[in-house]
Amino acid sequence: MLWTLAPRAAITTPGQGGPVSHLRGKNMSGDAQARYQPQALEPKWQEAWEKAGCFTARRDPARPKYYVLEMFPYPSGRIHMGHVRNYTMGDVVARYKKAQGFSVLHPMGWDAFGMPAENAAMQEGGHPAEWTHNNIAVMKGQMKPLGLSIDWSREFATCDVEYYGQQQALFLDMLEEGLVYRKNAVVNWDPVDMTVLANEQVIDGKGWRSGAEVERRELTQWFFRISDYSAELLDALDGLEKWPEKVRLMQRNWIGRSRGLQFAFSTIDAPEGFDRIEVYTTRPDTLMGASFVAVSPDHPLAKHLERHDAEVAEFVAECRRVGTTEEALEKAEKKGLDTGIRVRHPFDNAWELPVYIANFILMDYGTGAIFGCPAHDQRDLDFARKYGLPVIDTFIAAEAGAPVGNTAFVPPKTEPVRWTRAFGWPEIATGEEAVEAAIGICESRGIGEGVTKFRLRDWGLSRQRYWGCPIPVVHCDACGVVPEKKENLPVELPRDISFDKPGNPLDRHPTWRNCPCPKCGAPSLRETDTMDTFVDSSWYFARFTAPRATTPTDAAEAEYWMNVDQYIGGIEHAILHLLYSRFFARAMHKTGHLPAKCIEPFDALFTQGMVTHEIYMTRDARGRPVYHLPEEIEDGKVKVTGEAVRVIPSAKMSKSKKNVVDPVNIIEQFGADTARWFVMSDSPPERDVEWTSAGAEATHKHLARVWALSRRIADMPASDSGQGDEALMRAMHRAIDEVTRAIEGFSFNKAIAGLYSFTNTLHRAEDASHAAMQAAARVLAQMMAPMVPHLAEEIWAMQGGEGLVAEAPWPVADKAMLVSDTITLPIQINGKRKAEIAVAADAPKEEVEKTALSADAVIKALGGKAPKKVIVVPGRIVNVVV
RNA sequence: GCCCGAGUGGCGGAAUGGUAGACGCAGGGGAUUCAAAAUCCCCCGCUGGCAACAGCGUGUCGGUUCGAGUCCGACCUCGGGCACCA
Repeated sequence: MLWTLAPRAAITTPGQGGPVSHLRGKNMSGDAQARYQPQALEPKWQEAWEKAGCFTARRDPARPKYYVLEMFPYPSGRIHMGHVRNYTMGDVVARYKKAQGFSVLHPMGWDAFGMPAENAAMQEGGHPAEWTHNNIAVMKGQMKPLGLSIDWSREFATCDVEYYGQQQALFLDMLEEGLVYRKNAVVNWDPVDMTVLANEQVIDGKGWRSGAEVERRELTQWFFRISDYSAELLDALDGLEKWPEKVRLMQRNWIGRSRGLQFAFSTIDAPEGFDRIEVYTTRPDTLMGASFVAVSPDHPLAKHLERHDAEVAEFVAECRRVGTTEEALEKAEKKGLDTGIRVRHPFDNAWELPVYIANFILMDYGTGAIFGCPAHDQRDLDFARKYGLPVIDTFIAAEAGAPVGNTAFVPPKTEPVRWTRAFGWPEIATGEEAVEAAIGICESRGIGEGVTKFRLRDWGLSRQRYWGCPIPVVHCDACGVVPEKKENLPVELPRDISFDKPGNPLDRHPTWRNCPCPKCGAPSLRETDTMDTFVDSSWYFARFTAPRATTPTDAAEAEYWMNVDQYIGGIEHAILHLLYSRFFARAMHKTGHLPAKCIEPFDALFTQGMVTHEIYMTRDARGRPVYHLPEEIEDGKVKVTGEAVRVIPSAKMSKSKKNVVDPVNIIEQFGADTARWFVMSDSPPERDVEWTSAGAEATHKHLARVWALSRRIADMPASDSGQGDEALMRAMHRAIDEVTRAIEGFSFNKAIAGLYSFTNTLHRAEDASHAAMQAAARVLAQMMAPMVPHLAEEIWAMQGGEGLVAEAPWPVADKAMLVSDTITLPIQINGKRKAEIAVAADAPKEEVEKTALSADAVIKALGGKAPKKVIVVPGRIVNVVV
């Protein structure tokens, strides 16, 4: 009856480590053998792994490779629970794949350029480099105790000159291949600080520091020709089968392929050079419902009129105050200004339409000009009602269609409708059919042509900031824009700068800017723009395969390690980071830096949820909210003042709301394994997980229980009773099957549920022999190892496991142990469960039906009548319809 | 505004179109203890009922189906993204 012995009885057995103090609950000074002490055992095993070199990635032609990567962190200062969750997920995959026999690459680095370092330098003095390096040191120190299976020998930061120098080499190669060019683009300009602002630095149309009204201003900027790859990036999404469908859909919509008609209206009373206005429309079928033409405030016509007409100048200036984000434009009140210019309808010379400048027309999309058909576009309808323009129906609902009132009639393009103003297709046709017909008819009449356009714009990479990778070009009076010579790379950021004035310190650096022209040698000026930090993160995954190479990549290393087999990160990167990386991989292939197989660099993608926490709020004397850290709260009150707090439901952890839990505190209190287990256990990984102190404590208790169970098993006397062995082994194989499948399916919460169940089974195992218990405990250690590697090592060692569990192969379930002879089937009557029957697993349908019909509840429900229908789903259910 | 998700007990969640609530937390009861902590055992969707049991129940409304948390349509709420936050 060993299994019923309380752990206390087992561990107080003479010779087994002596009695535990029962008087002091959390006393850590007791015998090292007697209780679970993560603070002692975690560093011990981390040292053992390090000594054994377990996690150093090695090219091993004899083994398949596996590259697992978590999106690298921005060195903000401290790690948070989101990091813990992200890196634990990657670690589970890495350790599991290693156990499966793969040669694993699991690197870590730092996305180290970016605005916060400059902001810190401005606010607190110091240098962005110093701030960044300090943060990296602190965060690395916080990550190390987590026991992640990372190959730290490959670590780098994107602000290392060894990294960004190679990025400059890539840039030059891309420039040579025609993948980079310059053009004008609008930025947010703060007229007081005389500086360019990021979108997040613009609050309600004003600069975040100066408070000045932000203006849109045009600057000449560098662009990557990502739009050349629109079609390919779109079509290749179909091949990314191991990506979440939602991410592929978001990218598809972002790239936005559309089929439409491009044609020109001829103008009346327009300034010279504007005798035609080119428009693009995806609804040429509604051309007979056109009632106005609208151009963007950034359209050449608007710019021309602006110079000659005060009213236009004022309107355009107003439009430019709206900001640069699409969101701001879409949310702004739709406004237009009649230019007085008229155009002729292409089908009817006598039909004239007014030309407006409208704030909702984007210059970046299509031609920057549209025609409006109010009957079939809500925004056009609102516009038409506002400015008294005609509303002309071109089609109505096929059945009982009525003319448009205040709601535009916009059915799906696949729905058949009744055409009242068709020009060459049947009266009943779908939008799709009508669009294709309209394009064909217009082409044959010489009015424009059918074109495919994309929403995706070229990627502007210029940033007017210091803390980024310098763009390696030189501006020469004689030669123009000249690329720096490769042998002059890296173009290193100067250290002697200051942030005492707003703007980019590189612009006013006394010596750095001056350099000889790489072509003619004449005194010239360096480009002072640096690169968007998305550039840094668009190829770091490739650099990890050869982080010290003197070229951007190493062919042999890239050939072996690429692609990333599993990429893990936040859903917030679903579009930009992932799309830019996909483009960069293609560009790196074109410039000879990656093999062809790498153009889709991430084989599988997993997007994990956030870690959330309740927010605790009180109000100050003036009624302003005051937030409190979780550790300041006890029983719904602020510990110090006793004031009751308002508990706001779970939200993403953020410093300003103070709903943060510092992983360092959790590790100190409970150990890394508790933090790791908890973030993996409670929620499915793609969903948000709420951190609760109760959950963390419960996790710690559970791990201590497992430890004590292992201790008890290790101390069991050998016995020859083995009556319970078969049942235990069956449970063990079921657990192996369940846990393995859960990990394969990224359902770590279910893997942990399986581990709980198996632990309970092991705990209650009756009549099992010592040998079987030990075998089961060893398998438990193996299965726990990806989540709680330190505790797993300890159990493995206790149970006489050979070597390190980190090096042990993954257990394999014996299929024969998974099947049972009889199964229980639920019986439904009219779809509601009413009874259960036990049948042989391989019983034929007829026999199952017979057994089901003889069940008491069924006989009662039938009341002597024959069932209307009996549905037997073998192995699942029986439904009797009465 | 546009694009993409998510909504299941007091809580986190589980469920190839087939027994809704696995596993865990919190809570309740009991054992052990001088007592507490810790540990162990049992109960635990809601309503009615002493009980057997019955009815209801997966954001809302409607539909498909022998059978819907799951599929379809409309809506509500919350979250992510919207090109210079990373």
